[in-house]
Amino acid sequence: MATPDTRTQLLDAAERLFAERGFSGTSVRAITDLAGANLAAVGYHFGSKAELLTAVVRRVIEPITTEQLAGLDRLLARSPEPPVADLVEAFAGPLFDAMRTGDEGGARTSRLIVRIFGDPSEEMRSWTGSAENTLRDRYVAAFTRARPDLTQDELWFRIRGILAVAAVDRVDRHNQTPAPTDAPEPARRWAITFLAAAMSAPPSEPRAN
Amino acid sequence: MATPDTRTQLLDAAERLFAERGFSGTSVRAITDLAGANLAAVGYHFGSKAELLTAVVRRVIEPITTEQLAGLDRLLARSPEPPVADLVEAFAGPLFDAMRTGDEGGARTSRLIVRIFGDPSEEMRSWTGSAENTLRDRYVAAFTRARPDLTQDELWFRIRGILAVAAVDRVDRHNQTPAPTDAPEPARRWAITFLAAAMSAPPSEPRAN
DNA sequence: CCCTCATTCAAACGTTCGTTTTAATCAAAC
DNA sequence: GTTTGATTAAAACGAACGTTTGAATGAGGG
Repeated sequence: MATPDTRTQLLDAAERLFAERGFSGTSVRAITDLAGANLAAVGYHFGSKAELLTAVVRRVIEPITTEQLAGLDRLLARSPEPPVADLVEAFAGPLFDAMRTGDEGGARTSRLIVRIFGDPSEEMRSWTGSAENTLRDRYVAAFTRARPDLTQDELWFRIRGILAVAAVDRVDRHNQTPAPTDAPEPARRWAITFLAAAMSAPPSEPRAN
Repeated sequence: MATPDTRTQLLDAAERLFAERGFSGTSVRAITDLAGANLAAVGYHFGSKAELLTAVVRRVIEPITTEQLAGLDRLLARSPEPPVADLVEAFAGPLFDAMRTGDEGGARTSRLIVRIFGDPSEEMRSWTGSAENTLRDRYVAAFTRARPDLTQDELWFRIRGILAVAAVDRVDRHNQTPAPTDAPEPARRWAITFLAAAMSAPPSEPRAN
């Protein structure tokens, strides 16, 4: 195998360490050590530690967003009003697919996503591009058409619930379940079932004027 | 109002900053500044920054755990096999009640809980006591009786889903919904509806031998 | 009044942090 | 063979970090 360039190895090492220890819990020296690179390499290739974080997050998020949009396009090409279960699968599925690619069965990617979406700090929010906004708007519109009986606020709550369940997925793994090897990815199916039922629940709002 | 003692003010300041910036993102100096205390006060009252974190987490988690156990006791006193919706409410309700007490409508407590449950680092896991284990075991047992058709793994996944939805609750607030003042706490009702439906979903496992 | 003891204070400890600088390296272009 | 331009290497920068120290403080009991 050809040795990957320093830039890529820095991204890999940073992605791993940011997921495990967080942004401020990871030193540039720990990253360059794990990457087998010189300390100054981060400054040279990315400018600063914060810009390295942006590059890492972008590399993780972008393929997920792309797949979420493609899935929605596929659904809308078939029907103007896709059922909620299909919308759930198109939205949550790519999150699980992305998590499966990681080394420890995606636990690391999952943890990184939790940090990305849960951290209010400016550094963690600098990556958001227009693609994420249009993604969000389009799914909200699709879900609104599928569930016109729900208040906008309650619909919002449920969509955030999808993201919560998808992201937390494997984070709590450190207590049980010894064998994730034989089963390919049951969590994805469990999540779709769980979330489709949740999204199909009748409104809990007393009225929705 | 009487000035609270230094120890309490340190706990308050640390709780707030840990929630906003994380453990390693918060300096002892930032805590003591916000608390209006001297730098050495942390070492004097708690021994170290890590032990201060443990005290903060315990103060947040303990009343929640207590209320969750009390709610389960109330249910079991009425019926040996409570329905899933009641179990969901007894488990998730106290999480929302705890979140409502905070200054910004519980967003801070919510964020802290996300960090507590999502962080794999040793420091963040040092607090877990026996109460949390018995809590978990008892709810798993109750849910197992309520849903004997589910695999133990899928049931586990769903219970973690409850925690995910309850914790993430208000984390994503930074984009929309200007008015959380007039509505007291609709999120709690939304979450119960959402999660009760999710927990009542038929099994997605092909078989459950 | 003085002693006691818990608490607070200013100051300094050595370490680690992110970043910058300057020189060394090296393949490709001429 | 030399020059060029991009990359890597070693070293140092000041700042901020968690922690420790030893003296000041001040209320309560003798």
